[in-house]
Amino acid sequence: MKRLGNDAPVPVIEAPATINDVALLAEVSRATASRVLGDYGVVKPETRATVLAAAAQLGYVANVIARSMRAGTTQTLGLIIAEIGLSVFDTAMRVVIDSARAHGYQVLVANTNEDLEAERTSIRVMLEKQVDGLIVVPSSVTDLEFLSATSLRGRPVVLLDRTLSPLHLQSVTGDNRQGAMDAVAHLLELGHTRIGLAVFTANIEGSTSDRPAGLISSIHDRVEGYYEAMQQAGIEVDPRWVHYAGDADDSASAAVSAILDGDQAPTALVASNGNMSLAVLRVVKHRGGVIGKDVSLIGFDDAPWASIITPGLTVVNLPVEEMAKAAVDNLIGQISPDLESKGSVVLPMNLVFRESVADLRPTPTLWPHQHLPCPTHPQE
Amino acid sequence: MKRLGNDAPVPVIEAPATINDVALLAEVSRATASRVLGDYGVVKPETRATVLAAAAQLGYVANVIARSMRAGTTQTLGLIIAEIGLSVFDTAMRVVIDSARAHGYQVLVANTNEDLEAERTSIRVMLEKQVDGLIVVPSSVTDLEFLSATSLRGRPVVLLDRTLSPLHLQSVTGDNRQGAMDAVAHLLELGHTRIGLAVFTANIEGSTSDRPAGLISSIHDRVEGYYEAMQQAGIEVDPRWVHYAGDADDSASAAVSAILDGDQAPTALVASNGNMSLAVLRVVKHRGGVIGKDVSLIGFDDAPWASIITPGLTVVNLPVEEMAKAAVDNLIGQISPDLESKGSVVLPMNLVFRESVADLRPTPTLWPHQHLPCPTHPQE
DNA sequence: ATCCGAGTTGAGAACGATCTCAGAAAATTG
DNA sequence: CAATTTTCTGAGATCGTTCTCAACTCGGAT
Repeated sequence: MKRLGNDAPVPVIEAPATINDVALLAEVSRATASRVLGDYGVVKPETRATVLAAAAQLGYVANVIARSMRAGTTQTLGLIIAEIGLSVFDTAMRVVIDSARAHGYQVLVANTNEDLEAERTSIRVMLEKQVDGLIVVPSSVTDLEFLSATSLRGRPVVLLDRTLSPLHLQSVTGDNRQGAMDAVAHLLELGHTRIGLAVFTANIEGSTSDRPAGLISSIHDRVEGYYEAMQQAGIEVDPRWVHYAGDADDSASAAVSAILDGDQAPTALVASNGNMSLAVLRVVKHRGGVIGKDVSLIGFDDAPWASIITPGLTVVNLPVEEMAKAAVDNLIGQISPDLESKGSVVLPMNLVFRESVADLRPTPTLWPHQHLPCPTHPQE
Repeated sequence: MKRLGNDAPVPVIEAPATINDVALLAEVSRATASRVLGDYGVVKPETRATVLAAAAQLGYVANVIARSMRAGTTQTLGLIIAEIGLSVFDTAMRVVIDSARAHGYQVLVANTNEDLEAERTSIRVMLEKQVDGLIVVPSSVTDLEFLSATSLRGRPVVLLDRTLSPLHLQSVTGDNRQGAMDAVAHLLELGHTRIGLAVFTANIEGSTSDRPAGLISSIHDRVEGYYEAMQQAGIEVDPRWVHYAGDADDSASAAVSAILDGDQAPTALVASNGNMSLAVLRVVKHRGGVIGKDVSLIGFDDAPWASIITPGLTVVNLPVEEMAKAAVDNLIGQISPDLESKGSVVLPMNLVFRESVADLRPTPTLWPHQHLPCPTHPQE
């Protein structure tokens, strides 16, 4: 059966103009048009004007895909986020996108929902799409081969917020261990000795006091910091003070309840991250207790809501914006080696003092004036 | 000066394998290798095996850029967000990314920070990068020519959360007008008559009671809904009850203060969006008042913090996830016309009742038991 | 032996830009 | 006016795929 060539209705939308169309209209060669449009080489001013006019008339938009193929660079970065919706990662995303843009790069974003398989395929797709570099918030501790294969393909990678220990990839993280130690130290100074730790970690089902394998590095370091600070203070940690919870919604609550239920229950809690802070707030509210009085709480990550709730939540603040910016700088540094990359970075964290920690010290002069700045860590 | 060809150290990282390398190693033609790798046409099983082995040995990763150039499609969508960090848009982003992925598309994200120029260049860059379609949260009401030019280039666009009136582009929005009317109706039913409106809008400097030009459509519709509901109730709006504030941090607070200061100050406020809700909470807290008692408040957008603060914030809930999903479906529908697109969508909003609204009705039987479900709008 | 169709494969032209190299035109010099 | 330099421009290869054709190799049927 023969296809008739000219009875089909002519599509109204003509194909977008290529540089060839521009050249044709301007009556010059493709090369000259390219010189004008790409702004390199030398062209006679009048020719340039003709070409520009033609381009404008046709509404020419460069096909960067074609340019990328020739140039071997796409001016695109890949950003692989473990969980969009967590305030930390949302701001990280914003900063990455904005500062990539400042460097002339666009950002391809993928969300893995802490799922290893999704992470794998996302990385693969991004490599196929020829991103110039990759910023990854790795969802797991076990994705080693894949990311190393990646790195071997010559495409630079920067790990954000979490590292993968046996791999020597570039990474930008916060000093989680120190942050946790500071939190515990602050609680100790205010007279708390029974200090609990509620840990939120993806991929386990219920609530347990057994430390699960494969904690992501940030959480892992916080747990380590907690134990180290307690040990330095000479306090033996009652196993019932530490609980781990996973994805399921009530498992976090169960963990908090489990910590709070014992006869020698902690007077203060450290929550491993924003999700867990919320769980503590919910449980304590539900039990009729008052944060900052009956139970003290220090969380991680200064989410927007931390300052507006009553009482304000004392938190270990992650320098998210600095981290994201450092990650982009590091990556761009690896891509264009004129500015040499500064290598992996560990940024300090700082406590933000609010009203969620009670002062249990025997001198009652300051207590219960909890709205005064913390005497041991005066705010600037 | 002549460049010596072979005294430079051989780079350790060999160029990534192309399909040509695979073909060479497998001793077949490029075409056959492509047939195997692209999984089309017919190839003898043994040949297929040889090619696959060669590809595996070389660690071949397809160059999708090259494929895109030939195919004319990039399997990439552009997402242009007015303000990353606003909880609405963060969730929208997550849903867009996830459901695009489910359709086999990646997402290129740009952030405009409500800046028109940034929006323009982002759109241009994305078109240059040959995205197959664009989802835009337009930052302004005046970007008409550009987006229409876009649409004329044959690339489909869907507006998200906000429309641009004179343009007949596809859009997915919430029914902001109805949402505002519901909020006012709820306040009226609980006995409030002096109801204020605090509006947050980008790009104006101070606080004013004059309605600024060029409100984005969502805010515009909320304002309209407020006035309409008040008029239907036969209440004349005191101009002092309505204030507009812009970017500057204290301008929002100033607006709230201005509304609350008069002798006939409102007993209840409607806040135009999440940012303004926060401002109201701050100001009222600072004045020593109590939300839900001294001042009632209904906000827009059920942000994560709305439910954890005390009292819980009654809000008009935007169906963000549905909106984002609808936007992607619409866009994909426009791209591949086998499933015809359903056209623009306006999704209903619903009130979420919490404790931030006082019951002022003369029958004191239910009041002040504010934790009971609202009698006029019982929750399911 | 010749022919045929089915099963496989390869040569080569796209896609849209960039860039090298050499040749044409213009300007400068002897 | 010829020779030479300086501008300026165009032909064509190239990037890594996909895909259309044509061609080639079989076995089996005539």
